[in-house]
Amino acid sequence: MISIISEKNMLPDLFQATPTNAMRHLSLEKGQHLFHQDQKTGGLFYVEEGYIELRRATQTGELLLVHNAVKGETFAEASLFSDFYHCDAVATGDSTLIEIDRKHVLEHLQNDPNFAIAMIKHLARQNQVYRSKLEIMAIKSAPERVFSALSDDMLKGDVIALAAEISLTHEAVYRSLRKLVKQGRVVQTGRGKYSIK
Amino acid sequence: MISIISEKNMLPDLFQATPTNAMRHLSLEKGQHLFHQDQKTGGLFYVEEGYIELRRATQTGELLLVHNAVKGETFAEASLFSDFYHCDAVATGDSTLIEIDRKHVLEHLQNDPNFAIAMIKHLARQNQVYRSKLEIMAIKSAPERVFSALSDDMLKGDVIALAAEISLTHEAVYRSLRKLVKQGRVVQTGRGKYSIK
DNA sequence: CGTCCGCTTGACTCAGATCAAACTTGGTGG
DNA sequence: CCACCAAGTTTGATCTGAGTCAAGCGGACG
Repeated sequence: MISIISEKNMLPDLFQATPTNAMRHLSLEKGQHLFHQDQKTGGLFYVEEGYIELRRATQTGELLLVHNAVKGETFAEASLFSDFYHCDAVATGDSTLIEIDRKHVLEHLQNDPNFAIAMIKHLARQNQVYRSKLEIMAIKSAPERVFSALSDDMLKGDVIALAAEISLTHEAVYRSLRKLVKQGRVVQTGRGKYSIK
Repeated sequence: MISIISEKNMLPDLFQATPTNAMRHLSLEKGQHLFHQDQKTGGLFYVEEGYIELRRATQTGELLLVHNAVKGETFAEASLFSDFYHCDAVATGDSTLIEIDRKHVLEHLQNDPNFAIAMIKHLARQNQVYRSKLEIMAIKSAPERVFSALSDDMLKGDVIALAAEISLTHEAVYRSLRKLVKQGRVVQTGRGKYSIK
């Protein structure tokens, strides 16, 4: 794989201007907890590298996966409005994060409308993406699901990564792609590379 | 089913104080368009009643379902930051909506930090819900998916409605429920009523 | 040059969709 | 008040398509 541009710090625009004293770099090894349910909230997080699973305990104590945050994502935004985390956060791989201080963010939101608006924009876009993904996940037929995912430009990396994202096996995805190509709705532009018509 | 409290206007808190001249009531019959892709943006919407499908045209002209907004939801928040809608919106059933004026919202966001913060809270919660639903949709086993949905308190109405929401047939959901009851992880509290342990 | 990993395809299995039907409940109208 | 109807709830039988297991291929990289 060719490393494209300087990966750098891809913290979303809206946090670029955050003063250093309101941010904290964190490294977690696989298995380490970032925070626990009912622990006092400290901030929201940006995933530089790795995977953080958010899990909530049900009444009966079973653990329920609430979210799996991956590289490039922010999470725990809702914790801004809560004094305690409502789920556990655990690194499922070695991870590096940036924590952005809760109090700082809340004050900044109060004092700088443009920051607030940037955050709204950020969240509204996230929302769109999630809604879109949900509709894709609601499609039962593997080929149609794959087609929709392609139309949504979700094949950026491996086919295997795509398969994981749309919750199909990679075999099912390959077969779907072959079928779509045969139908003429998709063209193969290279080994493991496909695009819509 | 007992009609609980006065249903009234359940517009989310954050829009309760919106002046009347910045809101507009709309009625759409099944099949009518609310807006078209590339049309100038007018505002965001709240669904009082009915269903609004958001559809985006792919390069090849196929229509892609982007979202299906239902009673009680707001949608097109992202259109605040865009001069043109990026998808079509069509009523798939007789619907009534409230449109909230875009310019008004943008100004209000600039002038009232608490309004902006309320909106961030609203969107952050939405986000949580979507992330949660995505994880539920990623579960392949029907019984486990149903169990997670129950744990997430998604069985508020019919079993049929739940089935639609988690993208299973109602038969599969009934069978899953039976299995979960037999396993002792779920108890049946009435006809079509179930709860966790 | 060999190993690793992603890609690709085949054979088989099984879980969930589909089709079908009985039953329960609530509401409606004669 | 009762017959009837509509909609949700259950359960059974069958079918199909995605999962699973297995194996060969091709490129990248040391």
